[in-house]
Amino acid sequence: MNKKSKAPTIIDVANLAGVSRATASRALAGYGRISQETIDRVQQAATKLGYRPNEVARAMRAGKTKTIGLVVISDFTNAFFDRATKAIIDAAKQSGYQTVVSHTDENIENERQAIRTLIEKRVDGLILVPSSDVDHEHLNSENLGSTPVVLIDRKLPDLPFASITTGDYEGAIEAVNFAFDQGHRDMGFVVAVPQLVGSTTKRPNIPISTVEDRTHGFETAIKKLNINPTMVFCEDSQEGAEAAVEKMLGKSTRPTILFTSNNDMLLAVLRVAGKLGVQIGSDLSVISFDDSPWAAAMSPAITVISRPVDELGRRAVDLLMQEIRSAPRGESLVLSTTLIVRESVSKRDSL
Amino acid sequence: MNKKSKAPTIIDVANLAGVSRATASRALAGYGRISQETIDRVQQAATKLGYRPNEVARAMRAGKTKTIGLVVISDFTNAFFDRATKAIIDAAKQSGYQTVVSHTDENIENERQAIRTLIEKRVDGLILVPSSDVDHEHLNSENLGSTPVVLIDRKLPDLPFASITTGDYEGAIEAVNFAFDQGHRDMGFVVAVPQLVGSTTKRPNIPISTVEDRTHGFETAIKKLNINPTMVFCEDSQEGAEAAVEKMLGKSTRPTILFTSNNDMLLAVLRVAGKLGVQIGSDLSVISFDDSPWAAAMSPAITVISRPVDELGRRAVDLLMQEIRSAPRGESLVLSTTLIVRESVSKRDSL
DNA sequence: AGGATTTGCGAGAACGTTCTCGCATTTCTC
DNA sequence: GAGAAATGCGAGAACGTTCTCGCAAATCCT
Repeated sequence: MNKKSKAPTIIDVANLAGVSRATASRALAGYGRISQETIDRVQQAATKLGYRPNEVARAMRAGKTKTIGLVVISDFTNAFFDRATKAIIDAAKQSGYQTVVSHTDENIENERQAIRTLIEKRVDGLILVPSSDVDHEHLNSENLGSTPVVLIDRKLPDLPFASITTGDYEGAIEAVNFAFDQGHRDMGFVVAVPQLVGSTTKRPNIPISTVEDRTHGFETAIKKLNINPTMVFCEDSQEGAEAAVEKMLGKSTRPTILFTSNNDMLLAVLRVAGKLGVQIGSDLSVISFDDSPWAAAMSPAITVISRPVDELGRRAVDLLMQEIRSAPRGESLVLSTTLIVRESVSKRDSL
Repeated sequence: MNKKSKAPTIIDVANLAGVSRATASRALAGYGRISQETIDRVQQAATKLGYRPNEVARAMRAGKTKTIGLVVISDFTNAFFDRATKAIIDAAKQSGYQTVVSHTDENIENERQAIRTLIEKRVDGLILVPSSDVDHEHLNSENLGSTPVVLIDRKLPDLPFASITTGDYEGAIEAVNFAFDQGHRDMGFVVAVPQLVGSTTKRPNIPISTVEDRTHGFETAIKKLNINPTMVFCEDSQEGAEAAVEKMLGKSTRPTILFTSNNDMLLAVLRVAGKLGVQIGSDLSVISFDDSPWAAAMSPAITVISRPVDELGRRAVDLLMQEIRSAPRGESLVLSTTLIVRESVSKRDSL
């Protein structure tokens, strides 16, 4: 039949059906004034030719691509963004939108580049995990045009974008109080700080609101309980984390419980503990931010501060759809975390 | 300045620079005969207006969208497809392509729908994890037109598409032989079979080549060693897997080592073992398909049959680019697995 | 039955590019 | 310095849709 012939256009369909372009278009899209008879004829012609509407042409004509862009960091171990990505893609599809995904690897130049490309592709909206709280001159109307933007996971208070975040400040406080109630008085916090090299015990500036919130919540709760914490801020890598944790656990007076700012840090703690023969649970309690299937399956199962990732994704799409349809409102949403108590926190007699 | 004005087009740039559309286009794209002077003038006008080329129009004119579609199943616990997704998106970006992602949730109707939409969006190529080995009448030229397709992770021998898979058959054999060398004689295999409900010990038809390969490899190695395996085929869900595993481990004569067909099954085994007080390593050895960061961090660390996921993603894009550029060749690639020995397999004295 | 209304459809423009021509004008060649 | 060649640029078409208009034919109303 057809060897290398181009895909059939609506003109081919119209010709076969013996009508004009306009009529064929009406017949297929089902609008305007048209007789049932012609509709049937056109549809038959369309299926006969295997006609597929050209969405590019449609987008061009309509000025809408029915596509959104997702610019996200992607970390190895933490399923958080992967799951958010899935939730967003699926929710967008529900709303009739496709999703183009870009990864920044937490690099601001990649972020700039990704946004630029997506704007040129004329996505109808953008969901963005900003790489940095401070460096965001590229998020201006000059670069974005009038493309609606929804920020997730991290907030940029100076900018008028809609955003969805989680209540990590409160989540950290709840976790610390729980540990206190279980009798723990020596608490440690392992914090991964992007852009940091090596590790330090001195409180640095944290350029990511999520991590800052967690840290600040921890500090606040600790202060209120009037106990002395052990904190370490380390670079966001496997080696950096392990080195920092090893130093911490090697000391004679080590904390009885360790909080970790994300799953990478949790895994670092687990690896080091395994190496040092420290039993999680009995020897050292652990609470981590972000849940994951494996945290629940381990023995002992890890107690976590869980964040509603699926809901976050869905709500992000909802918000973006709102902004696409009507004027931007820059709404800001905070979803609560949940402390999921499992087995990794032992009860201690407080003396 | 501009309140709700549309994004500037090349005509605006041309007007501001005092040249024609064609000249402006030449100046910006840098082709054809044009003087340096006008190039400068046009570029200045472009930056002044904040001009961003409209890729939709460009795609329409060129007949190429510089976009590929990725249709992938997405499982909760298994990072495999998430990592493959990332590898593909990043590799595609390297080649100047953006990626639209769709999830099928292993549902054939979703797959059909996703492909249809992507074809209508006129993606230049498609990377696909087929939901089923048998049900693929929708993968014909009628539906695909001349869009190149690369299959990953699963092969469809009847179809002329390029494909990349991993040598899971050989991987399974290697793992079984390793277990035998460590002294294990009672081996079990927990296989997740899509579309199955409940569980069975009778060998079913497996509609996914990857899982079939793993199973077949296991069977072959076992047969050659002349030992009796314990196999259970169960539905691909948390509950189904746990029920099946619990029945298996509850028996008086339980295997000394368990192979699991994916990470979901591994987690099921871990959960049930934790519940039953069975110590992984000492009481029960374990080997799973697919590596993950947490498998390495556990105590004991899990021995796995690792698959080169990043390479798989990169090669898939390479292959697709080839097919996009020249005529389809339907090349078929198999990447080898690696047995990563960690601590979850104990040595046993074979009597 | 004759005007008013409705119905069905086609002509043409528009979306923003790029590319092919062809026409001036400049530069080269001897 | 005259013809040849090269250079710079603009006019217009094309990509595949959708939508607005307007026209003819069919139907309605009294």
